[in-house]
Formats: sequence, structure tokens, C-alpha cells
Amino acid sequence: MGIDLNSVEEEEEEEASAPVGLLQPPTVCLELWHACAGPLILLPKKGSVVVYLPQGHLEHLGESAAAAYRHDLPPPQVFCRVVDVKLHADVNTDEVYARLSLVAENEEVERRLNEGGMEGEDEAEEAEGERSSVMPHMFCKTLTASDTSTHGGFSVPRRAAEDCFPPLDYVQQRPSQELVAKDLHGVEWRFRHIYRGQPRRHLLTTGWSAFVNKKKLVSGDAVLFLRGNDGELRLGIRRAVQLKTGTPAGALYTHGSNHGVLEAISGAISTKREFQIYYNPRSSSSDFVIPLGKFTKSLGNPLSIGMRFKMRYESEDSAERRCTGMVTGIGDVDPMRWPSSKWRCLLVRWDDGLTSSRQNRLSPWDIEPIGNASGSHALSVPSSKRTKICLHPANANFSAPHGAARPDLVESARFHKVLQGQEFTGSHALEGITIPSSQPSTHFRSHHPIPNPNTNPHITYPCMGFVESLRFQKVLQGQEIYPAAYPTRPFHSAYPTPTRGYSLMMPPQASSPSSVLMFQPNLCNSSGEGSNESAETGNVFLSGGNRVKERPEKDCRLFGFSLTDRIPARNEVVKGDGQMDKTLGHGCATGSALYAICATPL
Amino acid sequence: MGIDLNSVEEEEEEEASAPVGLLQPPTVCLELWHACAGPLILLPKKGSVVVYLPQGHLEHLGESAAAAYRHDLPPPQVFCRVVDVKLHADVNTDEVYARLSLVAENEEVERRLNEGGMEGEDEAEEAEGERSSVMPHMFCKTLTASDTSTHGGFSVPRRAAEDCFPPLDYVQQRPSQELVAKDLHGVEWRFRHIYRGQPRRHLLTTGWSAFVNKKKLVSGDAVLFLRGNDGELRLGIRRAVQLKTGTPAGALYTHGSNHGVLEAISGAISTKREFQIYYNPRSSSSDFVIPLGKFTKSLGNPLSIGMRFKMRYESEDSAERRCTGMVTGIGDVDPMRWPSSKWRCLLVRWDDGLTSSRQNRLSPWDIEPIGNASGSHALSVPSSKRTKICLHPANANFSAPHGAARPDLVESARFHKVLQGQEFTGSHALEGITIPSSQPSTHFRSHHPIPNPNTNPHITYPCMGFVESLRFQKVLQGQEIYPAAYPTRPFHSAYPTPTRGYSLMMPPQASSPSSVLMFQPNLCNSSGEGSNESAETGNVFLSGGNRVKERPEKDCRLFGFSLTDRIPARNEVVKGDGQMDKTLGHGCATGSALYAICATPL
DNA sequence: GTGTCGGCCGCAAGCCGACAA
DNA sequence: TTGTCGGCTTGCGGCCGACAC
Repeated sequence: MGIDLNSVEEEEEEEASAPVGLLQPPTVCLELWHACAGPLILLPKKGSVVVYLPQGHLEHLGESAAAAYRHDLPPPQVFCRVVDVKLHADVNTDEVYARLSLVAENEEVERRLNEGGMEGEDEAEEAEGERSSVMPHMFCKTLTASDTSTHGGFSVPRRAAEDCFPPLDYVQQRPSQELVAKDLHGVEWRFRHIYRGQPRRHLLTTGWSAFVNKKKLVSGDAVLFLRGNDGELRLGIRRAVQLKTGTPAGALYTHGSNHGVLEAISGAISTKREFQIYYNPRSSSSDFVIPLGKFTKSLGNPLSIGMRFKMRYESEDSAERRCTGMVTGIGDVDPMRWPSSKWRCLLVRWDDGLTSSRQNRLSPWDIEPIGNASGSHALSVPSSKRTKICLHPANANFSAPHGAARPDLVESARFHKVLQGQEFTGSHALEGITIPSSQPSTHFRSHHPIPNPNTNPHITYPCMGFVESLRFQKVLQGQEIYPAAYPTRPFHSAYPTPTRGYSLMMPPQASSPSSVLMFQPNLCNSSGEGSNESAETGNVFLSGGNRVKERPEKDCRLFGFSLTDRIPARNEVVKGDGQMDKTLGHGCATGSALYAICATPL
Repeated sequence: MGIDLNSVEEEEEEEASAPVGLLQPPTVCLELWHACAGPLILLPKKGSVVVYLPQGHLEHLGESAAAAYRHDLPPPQVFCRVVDVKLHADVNTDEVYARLSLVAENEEVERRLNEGGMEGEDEAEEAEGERSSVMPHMFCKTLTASDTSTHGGFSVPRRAAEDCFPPLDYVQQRPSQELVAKDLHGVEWRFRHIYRGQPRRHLLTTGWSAFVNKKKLVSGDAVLFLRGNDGELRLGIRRAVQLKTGTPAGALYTHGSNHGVLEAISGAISTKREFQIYYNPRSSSSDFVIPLGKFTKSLGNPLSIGMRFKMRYESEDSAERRCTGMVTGIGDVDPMRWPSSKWRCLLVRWDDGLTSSRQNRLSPWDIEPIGNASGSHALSVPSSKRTKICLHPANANFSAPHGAARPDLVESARFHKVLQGQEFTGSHALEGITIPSSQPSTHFRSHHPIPNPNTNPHITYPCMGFVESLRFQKVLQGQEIYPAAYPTRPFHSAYPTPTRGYSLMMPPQASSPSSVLMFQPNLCNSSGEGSNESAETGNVFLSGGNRVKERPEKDCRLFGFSLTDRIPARNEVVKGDGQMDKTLGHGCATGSALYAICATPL
């Protein structure tokens, strides 16, 4: 089993007797926690090794956590030992969350990975089979309008009532009983359970509306009943995934202000001190604490544009489903603050076309590749099958001493090449422009020269050398890119018709190296499809908050672009405003990314 | 007027248009804020100089803010410039609070004080007369059971309705109108105001219960209506002072975790950076940010045991009252962490005997001396009438360089003598025991020799010289005083009959210098009065968490003691266990202090 | 002058089976 | 099998003057 049940319960008692002044919320029932968290949640095991992704953590916290561009941000991924796992539930919302206590162990893990000595750690995550076998009788029902209306009670599905509730005396005319169920906080709720109506059905009447009101349940939310092996009834809720209104109030008020959280964690990482992560499994679509095995395995899989994959997800009726899609882009989400991060580095298109409802940026460990990579035009980037991990040493904590050629980094150097190929280092050129004094990627270019795209057909969008980047700088200045004061907060001004009059076409196959700039449309209006207004209503920004203000100079052209669900084929020519506008208005959900392929013509 | 009304309102608008991401709560209406805060609140003026008392701040935060004994705690009092004042109201509870932005200006203020150049700054606090003249028509009513019952509406006092509400057409049978009032957050509340019944009276009916429910008002809380000069109606609430349940949830969840707040402020003080203080005027019985003038004036008053004083307080019907009392003890509350702090250094007894309901420890600026100091046995400690302030340099930030005799500190040196006389440096001797390596007071003793008590009859409990303090150290060791690991958290073990068998008597008048140790009974059981159990149930600690474990050696005796509401007269002899136990069980409320007067016999 | 109560009214909470998807 | 509805009852929210302190 993943988590030692006894140890958790011991800690529960321990905290219960601790002084009140500590203000530690009590830990909650393990099974109920997992039932509320959903079937897909894999919680790291105490004592195991995980990969912590600060970028995902920041997204989880709601971005408000990072004030500005800080040089003391943590590296994009950190190997950590899980010192402690505590399960909690929000007092106000009943949302389940976990507190993970982590200690950075970068060097140790990296060394053992290189020595191949981390095989035993692959069992860090819970085996789901074991957990489901332990999971007792339970059911989960999404509430209907009738269930939440003040007009009546709760209609219990027949199977569920027979499975979880004590049996009724069906001889009687209208058999009934009182049910007592404890919620996540141990609070008892009493319901009148009656079997009546024509045809007969199970209902919860008296007591039900009080529960609905207190928990502020609405139709679409789900309740779950769980009968423990001791016969005790437990009761949890899973709220419907609602549109996030600005900042997540729960995380904010429960754990205090997020302001400076990441700075504090950064300090704890660099000094190997223990730090705590509050993780709300239902508010994030992608995990930012990954079991080591899952992480290394995902990086071992080859990633390529056009690659097909499947992913597990939780359907609306809380069942585990699978869906499939295709990778349509690979690149950094935030090359300014976290260059070479794997976090959501994949742009995907879903087969069922549910673009808006589902996340379109995934991390490699979110997906499982499907055998037949439909790669006629796919541009695959292979990786060593049994990669020994060494992270991109953009941060001093991870890097070897400058100029020192360590023999054990030969393999990792090759890995760097691959990663850079995946990451479209055009963004590095961007960094060189906005922050000319700091050129983090220069060092690595000099140490590991970029492979020639012609000799390495896998790399589709080859990197520019430093000289080319200087020339590119001139191009961008022609575009009047203004660095924002706070790169994390994009402008909110109206967009001055960015693409109108641009000649959009793909570069000829023999053209010189092109580059990829990532844009982030911040406000999209799907109603503007096909009209000229689509470009006005959707603001387009350079990643990091820089705004393209006007058309490029004549010596630069946008040769292509790619939206969330559409990447042009290599030879495809995309031309004119209309189509660009249409595409902008069409598939562009808030937060999705636009890849524009720019290059100077030969 | 104390606060520039215009500037506050400008800032309000400024913040309203600021991006939401900043998460700054909006500032609130100045008059309404003051109405809710109560008549006694004097808020420092922007730009003025104040004295900040970290010890009081810590108490305000609920003690949970300080983890352990830290050497980087701020000094006990810090001169600060008020950079900004913002008025807020808690979104959930409507509690008013202020955010003060302070910058430490110790040296500057100290210098100007010594030069006598701070006269102009005495107007730093608001003149209350001006404010009350500006204060518009308002009334405040404590809610009755009928007011808060679902059965009916709100009974408006006749004067109040005529004063604040628009006039009704009394010709009609049952004249009524709709009132619209804005609360602290600008939210509008609508009430039906009707004049009916036999005899006629003003009532708020429709809309009232919604307000009561939303604000979670209970009988005992107070509502206040305020009619602005523009005729606009405003509405505030003052909740009844309830028993604090552990930590103040409001401060904790509104401003994030308090953990480490003081450490951060300490850093800001030492580096002269701006820092913010959140101040909830209704949750603290004593201010920890004092206008400079009030502070210096209070230290200019002579303080003595037996001195009578008066103090303003807010009665239950929110009116301003005065009560009188007598000083029964003077000494440090926490000599371990904040030696020589003025915070709550006065132990008082109230004339009306309301020991339990009212704070029995006050700071000098809380009280106003009454002319006739009933000083037959009063032991007054005079101070220079026009004192130039220089603080006790226990902290390096305040102290002059060692060995450097600065001419401008001559006057301040004299002030030190006075302060030391007030502070019963017996606590310094304590420090010398628990932390032998740090003897903060030694430096000043050597520089400014303690005056002979015989030549200075004003000093009742004269300070010991360093040699005497060493001898005293031996005495205390004989008592087996064990320094606690965490002085902020007292032991909770049973009390091992501390006074049993002690001979308690006052020293003869001609005896050698005695000293005062302060004890803090932590758990008191008033039911044990007169029985032998009283000593067992009430734990007694040395202030700072040190515990007296056993009887003193025969060369030391407890010559007297004083409880919260009782200090023995100079010649009074208090003897035996029984009486000690009885007194312990009698007047000893949790948190009150026991002064035991110890000395070695001649 | 105002706190509390009984009387009274009306609405909506909430229990029921009918009916249909 | 179960979601929604109309019918029906009931409890309480809430407006009123009576009465008393």
C-alpha cells in the first residue's frame, strides 16, 4: 500500500493532543481523503523521492505568489525526499489537500541516477491496484437539481443504498432508519433514510437539506458515502470544477498569503532545509510533485510533434476515463523565468475536439504514448532510451563548476542537446534582447555547440548561434517589442491589429534557420470568429509580457504560426490577415499559446 | 484634524482603480472607521513620530508569532516615522483595523529629543476635540434580544431616529420610509423605517433580519448609524468583547501567518526599511504604537507604588468613562526577552474591584496620575520634569559605542538612573544567571554608578551594584532556578508546593537592599481558596519561564510578596504557608503576577 | 421610552406519490 | 431505475399592538 495507514492515524492522535496554539489542522481519514481526491490521485509515499516543479507550484498557487522577476527563483525541477505526508481537508470548503514536507536532495539523487542506483525508488508512488482493493464500499453521486432543491430530499441510487447503508425491513409499508455519517472533519450528520414512493426508491429526507445548506452544495457537486469495515458511515464531497474566480480563495486564506512563498522555498532548497508544499489535487489539472520513477520514465519516452498519446482523466460522473490526442508543439511555457522547464512543455490537440474544456498544455509525465506514431509529417525528437538524468544547469545549484569538464557529465551533455532541440531556443535569443546583461544560454552554447540541423534531421526548429541571435535582435527591435516592467503581468490594453497586413507563409525548406516565438493570447473572444474584430478583442503577447506593438520591418517576416490546436505542416503556406484573424478567434482559449515562426529571409 | 481626510480618500480611489492582483483591501470611510473603533482610539498621524513597542505587538498578535527566544528580537521600544496610515475593515467580520507603515528613526529622534527639538512633534496625535466636532450625527445601540430575534425588527431609540434618519411625515397614521445605509465596505443595506405601535416608536422592520443574519450579529453586539454631512447614511458594527478563543482568527487569517512577523520587522528596523503594522484597535486593551508626545509625557510623570491614577475606558454602552486605581507594582513583564521594557510595567488595582474583567497590567502611557498621591507609604520614584529621552541601550542599535563618552549623552545618562530605579534591576541579576555570557546592564552600571539609596530617598528598591548582583546570583542558584528551554512557553507541570515552610516577612526598614522578583502564576484555581491544594493547583513561575523548584537556602528568604490586587505595606509581616496559599488561591487570575520580595538578611 | 410577548398571516421548506424518461 | 413535478402540511419568519418596566 502506498501510505502506511497506521502512521497516519498515529499522527492524527498525536496532533489531537498537541496544544491548541499550534493551529495545525487535524489530519483526516485516509480512505475518505482518497475517495474525495478522486481515482487518479497518486500521492507520493513518505520517504520516497519526488521531482518538485516550482513552476507548476506557482500555477497551483495562482500566479499571485510571484511578485516579479526574481533571480532567486528555484530551478525548474528539484529532486526531493518526501519527509512527511499529511492529509487535510479545508475547514470551510471540505476540499481535500495534502501537506508534503520535502527536502531537496539534488546531488545525491543525480549521482545515484547516474550510477543507476535508483531502481528501487521506482515504487515510490502508490500501486493503484492495492489501494482500490483496500477501498471499502462506497458510492459517489453527482447531485441533480432535485437533490439540491429545497423542495425535496436526496434520491439514493438503488445499488448504492444496498451497498453502503444498513439493510431496511422491506416487509414494512415504508421502512426507514436514521443514518449517521461523519464528514472529513469528523462532524456527524444525521439523515432519515426511507424507502417509499411508487415505484419504490431510496430517499434521504430529514437532515438532507441542512447538509446541503451547510456545505453550500449545488447541483453538479458530488457527494460520496463510504462504509468502513467497521460499518461506520463516512461522508465526503467533491465539488464540481468551477471557473476559477481570480485567485483561489481556499489556498490563499488557508495557508496565509502566497506572497513570497516561492522565495522562501527557494531558500529552503538551496540550504537543504525542509519545506512544506500544500497540494490540492482537485484544483490542479497537472501535478507539480511527481514520483521520481514517473518522471524519469516520461523523459525516457521519445517526444515528437505529431506524436499520439492517451491520458487518463476523471469524467463528470467521477469515473476514470481515457482520452487520446496528438502533440502539436513542444516548447517552454515561460522561457524568461524557467528556461528548459518540462512543465507543460507539450502543446496538444484532443481527438474529441473538446478544446475549451480540457487543458491543452501538458507535461511529459501526464501522457502515455500510443504505439503508432502517425508520423508522416511528424518531426520526432528522439531521446536516449535509458537516459541518465542531469538537469539543465541554468541554476548554479545544479550546474557543474564553470569550465570544469567532469567526465560523468558526458552523457548529460548529450541530454542537453536533446532538450535544447525540444525547446526552441529562439526564446533564449529573446532573453538576450530584453536582458542584455544576462545571457544564461550562452555558456551552454559554447560548451555544447548546437548540432547542425542538416546532420540531425530530428531537430525541426534548430537553434540559432549567438551571432544570428544578434541579427535577430535587430529584427525584434524593428517590431518594437517593449519589455514590460513586470514580465509576469501582461498588459491589458487593446491589441492594435497585430497581424493585419502581415504576409504569413512558411519558410522554404532550404531557408536559413528560423525561430519560434511564443505568444500568449490573454483575452480571447470566440464570438468574433470570422469577423475582423477577432484580432482586436484578442490580445496577443510575447511570452513574458512583451508586446508586439507593430508590424515587423520589411527585412523580417512572420513565416508561419501555430495555434493551440493547429500547427501548420512544414510546407503549408498560411497567408493573409483574414485567416490569421479567423484562427485567432477560433481555437484560441484564454491562456493558450500562439507559436509564430519568424525568420529573416535569406 | 488628526488625519488629512482628503489624502485618505484620494488613496481610496487610487486603490480602487489599481489592478485586482494586488489584493489590497480598499480603505474605508474615515468617520465610519473611527466610529467603529470607538471614542478612545487615537491613531497616529501620517508623517508623525511614534514609539513602537514590539512586545505589545507580539501580545496583539497572540504570542504565536514568536517561535522561540531569538537574539534578533527588536529592542523594547523603537522610534518610528509614520510613513503611511491606511484604514481597513475585515471583509468577514467588519472589524476595523489600520495598517501603519513605519520606518525606524532611532538616532534622529533621539538626537532631536536631546536637543529639545521635538516640541513640534507633540501634535502628532489627533486632537480629540477636533475630531468629535467633525464627527457627524451618529448613534450606537447595543442590540437587545428582541433586536436580534427572528421574531421582530430593530427598535430605534427615539433620539437616534430623529437625529440621524430623515424626518417622517408624522401626520400619517403609520409613517414609514426606506432607509439606505452603506456599511464599511460600501455595501448598501435597505431597511423599512416605520413609526408605529402604542406608544409610538421607531422601528426598522423589513431588511433588518437579513442584515443581522449576514453580519452574524448577536445580542450584545452594537450597531451604529452615522449620517454624513451629505446626508448619506452609513452603518457600522462593534462586536461585543468576547472571550478570546486562543489566537485571534481575524488577524491570523487576514494577514497570513504571524509566524516570524517579528523577526521580519526586526530586520526592517535594523536596516531602516519600511515595515507594516496591522493594528486592530478593539482587540487590544493597550496600544503598542504610541505618539511620541504621549510617550515622553508619560515617562516624565513620576511613577511610584501606591500612586493613584485614572484611566479612560469604553463602557459597555460604548460611552467614554473614567475609572481610577492604584499602582501596586512596577517591573518588567518579560525581563528575559525585553529587559527594561515599559510595556505593561505597571501592576495596578482598580478601585471598583473589577479585577477579573479589566486588565491589571498597564503601561505608563495608559494612565493619568491623580493629584493627591496617597503616599504615606507610597514609595515614589521621581523623574526629571522635562526629560530628554534616551532609551536603555540593551540593544546595539540604541547604544553608544562602548567606552566612548559622548557629551550629548550626559543628560541621558541621568535618565538611565531613573529608569533603572523604576525597573528593579533584580531582573538583570536573573539574566546574569541564565545567560551568563550576556550582561547587557553591566556596561551602564560601570558607566553610571548606582546612587546610594540612603542619599536618594525616592528610590524604594534600589539597584544592586554588580558585586551584590553576584551574591544574589548565588542565592538564586540556591533556589534551583532552572532556565526553561523556551522561555516564552512556561512549564505545565504541577507546582511542587513552592511556598510551604517559607518564612514570609518584610525586611526591617533598615535592612540591606532587597530586590523584587516577578513570578507569573500560570494556572490558578480560585476554588482552592483556603485549602492546601491552592498551592498545588496554581503553578508559579519566574517571569520568563523559570521555575522556582524548591525552597531557598537558609541564607535567603522571601521577605514579602505581592499579588495582583495586594501589595503588603512596608512594615507588614506576611508569614507562613497558609496565608501565602490562601492569597495564591484568592486573587490570582490567570496571567496575573506575583511579586515576591527577596533579600539576603544582613 | 423601549424591551418582550402573544396574535396573526403568509411563505417556503419539505414530505408525499404521480408520472415519465 | 430515478429525475421532476403538483399537492399538501407545517413551521417559522416577520409585522402588529398590548403590556410592563
